Amino acid sequence: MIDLRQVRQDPEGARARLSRRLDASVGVMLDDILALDVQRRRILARVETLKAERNRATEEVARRKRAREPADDLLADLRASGDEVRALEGELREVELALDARVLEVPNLPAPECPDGDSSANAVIRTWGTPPTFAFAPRPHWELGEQLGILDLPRGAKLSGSGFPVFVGMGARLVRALENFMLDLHTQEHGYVEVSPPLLVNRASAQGTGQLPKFEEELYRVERDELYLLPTAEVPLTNLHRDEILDGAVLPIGYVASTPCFRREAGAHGKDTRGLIRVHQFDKVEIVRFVRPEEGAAEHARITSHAEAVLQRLGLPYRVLALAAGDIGFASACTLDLEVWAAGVGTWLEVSSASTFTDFQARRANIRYRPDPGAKPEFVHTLNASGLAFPRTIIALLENGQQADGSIQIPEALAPYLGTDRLVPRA
RNA sequence: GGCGUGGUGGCCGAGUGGUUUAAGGCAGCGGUCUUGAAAACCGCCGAACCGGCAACGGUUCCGUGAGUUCGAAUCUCACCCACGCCGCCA
Repeated sequence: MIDLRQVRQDPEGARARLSRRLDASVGVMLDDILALDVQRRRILARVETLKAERNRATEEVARRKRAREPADDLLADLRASGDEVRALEGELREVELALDARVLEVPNLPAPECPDGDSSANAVIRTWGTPPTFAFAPRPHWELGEQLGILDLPRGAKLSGSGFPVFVGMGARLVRALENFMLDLHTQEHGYVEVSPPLLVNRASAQGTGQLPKFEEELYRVERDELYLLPTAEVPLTNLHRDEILDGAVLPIGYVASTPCFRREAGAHGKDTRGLIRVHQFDKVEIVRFVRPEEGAAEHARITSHAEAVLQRLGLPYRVLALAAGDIGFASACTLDLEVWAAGVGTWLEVSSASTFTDFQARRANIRYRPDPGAKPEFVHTLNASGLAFPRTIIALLENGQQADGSIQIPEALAPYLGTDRLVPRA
């Protein structure tokens, strides 16, 4: 969440920075917050003064009791002031609840390096590799997948509904191969610690990373037990250190997890949802970093390079987009998207989003560190990136690797994991 | 699911209504001593919020939330979590 003190100190500065998100509602939020904050401090000052008086009188009562002197006159006064304190505390609680709820709705401040504008201002800052050319018309993955007998969308729909793909045979093995390949890369070469986290998380966790309260609609919810299915492993990985004070010497910390992700994708049906492009359940390898604030910018470049390494090893052409301030996610201060080229659908598909959240998630989840032994705790900076999301990686592998005979050439780096360098159509 | 026991600072742990501004220890920081280090000894040493330029002052916090009381770590209720036993179960 945003820093309330910073907002109070420089409301117009915060307003200007948030206005870059091009979201008209944040102005109203700030007005409400400033008003509630004034109200809160006014009540708080009165409560605390009353309590200070009461504490002094109470000590006097204790002294007299010990000395076996009468204290009835003081007790009568205290009874009255107790009622007043209780009433004021009730008022205070209401104001604080309203204030907290409002603060949780405010998105992060875009970073200076984040370009201005809406999504049309997203800028390609580099590209890697060359989209392959074909002597024939390249086909989309849903056709290839069916012909190869590795992807069964109709049966997925029968089991669960549209957007729940079934991978079969070498398709299922491809999922397993990608998981092992990516986990090995991040743990062995990038220094991440592998984690196998819970797939259901409580409300506090979903709030800590910023999924709640604003995006309740996007989450699958297990109402009976007040738990939510993960939309991304970012949630458990970041919340591992919720309400902790880390020793500064252990930073930076990096975690990697491969998990299923569940997204309701409310209202997203129709365009761009064909085949595996947008689904309700998919597997993803996620990397998360906890870093010192002064390392934030360098760490953003680092985590992005870790995600890029996956695409480079797979030989998949991609481009890096700097998202504009009007297009970055709720908790993000700056985001770089990696888009892989998919020859069959003839478009660039987002396979990773590398974000720095500055201290926004750390505030929400109360994740701090001690810069030096004995020093005051400060909020860490958190970052994450997909490394990578499987369905669109599979799309690119199938569509870019397709041959005239309908077989698929598998990249050298992945072949040992898959047990073959070629997928062939069913007879 | 049932019954029982417990939850205290970065960590361990004492504390059952009023000198608790939470004992003591460990870790950490500073110092004495030492060529240096260790040991020993001495001192400091939790977090959040409010006011203040600051020095400083004030309030709150003993799993969470309500309640009793002039006053709650301490008493009552509910909930959460951990552990143990029983039941059920992959």
